[in-house]
Amino acid sequence: MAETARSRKADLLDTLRRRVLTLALPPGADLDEARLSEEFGLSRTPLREALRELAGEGYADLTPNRGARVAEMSHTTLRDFFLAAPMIYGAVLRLAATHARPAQIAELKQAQVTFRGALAQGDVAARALANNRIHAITGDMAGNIYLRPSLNRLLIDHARISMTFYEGDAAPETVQAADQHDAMIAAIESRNPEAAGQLADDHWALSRDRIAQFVMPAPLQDRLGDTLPLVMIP
Amino acid sequence: MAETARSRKADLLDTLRRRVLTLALPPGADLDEARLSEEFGLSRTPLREALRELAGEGYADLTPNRGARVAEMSHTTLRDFFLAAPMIYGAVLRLAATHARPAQIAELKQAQVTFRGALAQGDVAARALANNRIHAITGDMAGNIYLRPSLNRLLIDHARISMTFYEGDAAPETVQAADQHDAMIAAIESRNPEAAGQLADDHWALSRDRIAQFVMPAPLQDRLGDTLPLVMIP
DNA sequence: TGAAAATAAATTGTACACAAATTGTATTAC
DNA sequence: GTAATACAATTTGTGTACAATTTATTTTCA
Repeated sequence: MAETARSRKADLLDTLRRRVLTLALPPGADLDEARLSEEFGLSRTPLREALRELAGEGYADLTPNRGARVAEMSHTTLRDFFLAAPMIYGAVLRLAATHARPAQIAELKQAQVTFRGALAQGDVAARALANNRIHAITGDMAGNIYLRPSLNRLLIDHARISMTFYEGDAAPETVQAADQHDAMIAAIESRNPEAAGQLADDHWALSRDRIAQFVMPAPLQDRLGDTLPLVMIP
Repeated sequence: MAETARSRKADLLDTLRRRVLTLALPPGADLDEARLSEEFGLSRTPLREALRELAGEGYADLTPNRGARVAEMSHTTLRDFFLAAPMIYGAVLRLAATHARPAQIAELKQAQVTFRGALAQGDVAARALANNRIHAITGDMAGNIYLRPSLNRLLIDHARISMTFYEGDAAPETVQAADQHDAMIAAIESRNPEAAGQLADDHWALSRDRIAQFVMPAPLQDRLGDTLPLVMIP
């Protein structure tokens, strides 16, 4: 298997996307051209092209004369996210239930198997990537080119938010999310747009409430150092 | 004023965007690296980077080993467009009415002056570009990074659809669209999200109905070659 | 000592040359 | 005459060298 420059470029794109989604490359991380070109065995010319493609997909931000950085997440990110996600995702799921093709439904079921596998193994990154894939497939099903760009941005930050707030636990809510996936797949397969749309709303309400508990914990009643676990918000 | 390579690159990006929006470069048009690099006095390296940026913004499509083309518009484009536009645009306008800053409102009014100017002069391309700018400013006002990518795609095809179907006439509907712009600006300035959202729906309903008349004309009752003018749909 | 200016190092941007792949044309076989 | 193959021309992709810009360091002067 000849390791052509072309395959190394594809590998670079895949790898960087995965690193961004799993926070191996955190928001704001510098994407140094020299380092990356050495790591992936590419000259800077194709590397710079790859960085521009990633920027176009929303994974990175470019600043003229100042290189590329992993797309930032600000203090308004969560608010913007939960404002847009139910709307975009509701529309996508309704359309998915209308237009899904059998081959796509099979892909979706396979991705859900992978998702539950990651869940069982407690592999947070694998879970986030599988979840990302599930939602991306529903985006394919919907088949509306105007919804796709925003959906893709939402999926990037959905993965990153998951990595931040759901770190390492297999709480009841996480299992509940997997059950919601199954319900979504069922709604799509039975061509029920209304049910699919409603499930999208439920899905985001669950996610939002769970994250709200992290962002706005109950104030500490006792002195620090007593018994309550302290949750760090990056 | 030194004409640096950097300024030529910026010029290239601006010019190509404008050509795509005004159909000077029609959907599917080949974006030849050699031709463009000669026309804009750039080597192929920065040119190829620019093409990737344009692809990321939705103006072009890249196919490996087969170069760049202007983003296509298929027979499903109109349907997808009018399905997504009211939703995205309604959300954007509601948010714009909530978050608009005075400086942005001033920009918006200025853009609307330009729009009416183009309307009066019968300059179709200038009208499409001014309309594009008006809607882009409302996108700025909304300030939600997750809605922006889809809005931008919609704006690209909004301009191209306008150029296709509204070619050269100053019909009553066009003036009505300008009046709707004024109403939108008023709703934003008075911080009335409900009114702004409603206006978005009206705006798209008007546009949709007008285009529907072109796409689905009344069938010809008489033999061809009689008196009815024939409308070409590209 | 501290701020400003000058200089050096590092990083980003562009140009050109060559390699790889695709497309078009001519040649050959049947 | 047609289909398949071989070859040539065009186009796309990558590597390297150099230019321009930014950032860090040193030097100078009050």
